[in-house]
Amino acid sequence: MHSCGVTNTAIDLTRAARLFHALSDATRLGILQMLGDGERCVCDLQGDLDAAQSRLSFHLKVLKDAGLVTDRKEGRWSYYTLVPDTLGETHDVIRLLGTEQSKGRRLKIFGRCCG
Amino acid sequence: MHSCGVTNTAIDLTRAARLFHALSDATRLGILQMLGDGERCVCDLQGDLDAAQSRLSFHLKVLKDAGLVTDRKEGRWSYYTLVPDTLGETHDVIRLLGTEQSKGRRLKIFGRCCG
DNA sequence: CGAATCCATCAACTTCCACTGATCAACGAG
DNA sequence: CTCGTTGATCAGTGGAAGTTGATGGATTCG
Repeated sequence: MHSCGVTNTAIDLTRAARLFHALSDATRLGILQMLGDGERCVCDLQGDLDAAQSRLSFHLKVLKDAGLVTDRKEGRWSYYTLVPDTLGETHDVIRLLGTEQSKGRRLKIFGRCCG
Repeated sequence: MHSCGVTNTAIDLTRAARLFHALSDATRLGILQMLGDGERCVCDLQGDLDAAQSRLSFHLKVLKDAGLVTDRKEGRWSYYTLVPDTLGETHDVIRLLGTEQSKGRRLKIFGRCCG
């Protein structure tokens, strides 16, 4: 399924890093928090987050590329929604990092592991 | 307690963003994963992650500044350890983001909220 | 149709990150 | 004391990321 040479149980650190990067901005976290209340159009977010339109559009794209939100067009509006699965995935990564779990699950991307 | 004007129950998005930034790099995630097995000195990490010394030192500092790891000196070695509480904090942020929880918990940093 | 609204995208600019190579301090061994 | 090792820090560099303002497409309304 996956294209990289990572074992099933290992965390895909590259993928995880991309997810965390999408979360590493207060504006984007603010967007996600608002979406926690349900679907929102960009103009709603604009008002509530007090952010310029192009700025918001930029951050929404980052979130969408990371798979954290999806959008839906209706008339001239774009409605954005959370993708719970991706948040769940992120959740899992942290849980795995925290516990003494990684024995025998080294990944390949760093070469020298699993030795 | 906190210096900012955020309510108790609200997520501190600025703080959260800083945490996620520290997690947004594959090398740093690799470090955390290794530390999941227990304390490590820098030279161990160097070998296992195949990273230059100054590069590793840089990333360890990022993790330390974020409160995700602590270090301890012994002789010429520096040993790094996970800080489970901080990982737990991160964990909580994601859980709060994912659920329909944020009602009435808007934060101040965006001005127009809580209105 | 023409005007207004919603939003994505673009160019230009600035700021921030990560990496490299070098230096330096601290410590231990011979 | 001298040398090798560990690891922090610094300066320089290239590239990525974020912001702003402007443009343009799509849609709706008068």
